[in-house]
Amino acid sequence: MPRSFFARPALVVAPELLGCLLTHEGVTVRLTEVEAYAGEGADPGSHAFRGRTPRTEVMFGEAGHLYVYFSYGMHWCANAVCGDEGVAQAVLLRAGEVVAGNELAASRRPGLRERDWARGPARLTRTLGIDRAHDGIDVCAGGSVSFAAPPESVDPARVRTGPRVGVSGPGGDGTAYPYRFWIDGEPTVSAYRPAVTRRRTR
DNA sequence: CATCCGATTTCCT
DNA sequence: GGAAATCGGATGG
Repeated sequence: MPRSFFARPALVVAPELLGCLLTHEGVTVRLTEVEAYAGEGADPGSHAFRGRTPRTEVMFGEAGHLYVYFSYGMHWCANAVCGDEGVAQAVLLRAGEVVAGNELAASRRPGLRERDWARGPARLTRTLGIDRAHDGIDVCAGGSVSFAAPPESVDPARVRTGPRVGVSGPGGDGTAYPYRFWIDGEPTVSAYRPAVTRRRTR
């Protein structure tokens, strides 16, 4: 996808990413679920809400790069940076269906059913082989990670919207920020889980 | 389906 | 110094 595709508000880009193909070195996933994150000061659920930090720096940069962050001590999650430079918008790649490179994908996900290979943001990156090394890379420059338009268009009637998963803080119940988009009826869409703040283990 | 908890970074206090 | 984290796998009902 050209950079102009990403250089628009995340809320516009997110639903259009549904059905798109995401490829990294031999494995391709068809996206079935994404979430938009609006910029600094505008979206309490965004990592960039409180402004620039070393971690969120790439979100403030040029659209069409990947923002990859580490979560819960063992997982990597990937976002596509959107919007104009300086606005820190992004779309979290939450789930998809593996459509190519099944053998390699299977070898990375022993014990999981095929529909679960990329069902969840950390599973998706793990199946594709995306991690810290891909933070900040340009996906519009012929590099190892790229997006392609849907081979067949997604029926707009199948696109659903709802609260984001696992987002806490103000508006964390999701009602104020229904920024999650998915393709209805897809078995690869991750299960909704409200944000939970695990109790201190003392 | 519900609950429990791992293992580590990041950023706030 | 420490809470919270854009989660997932295991286990028990």
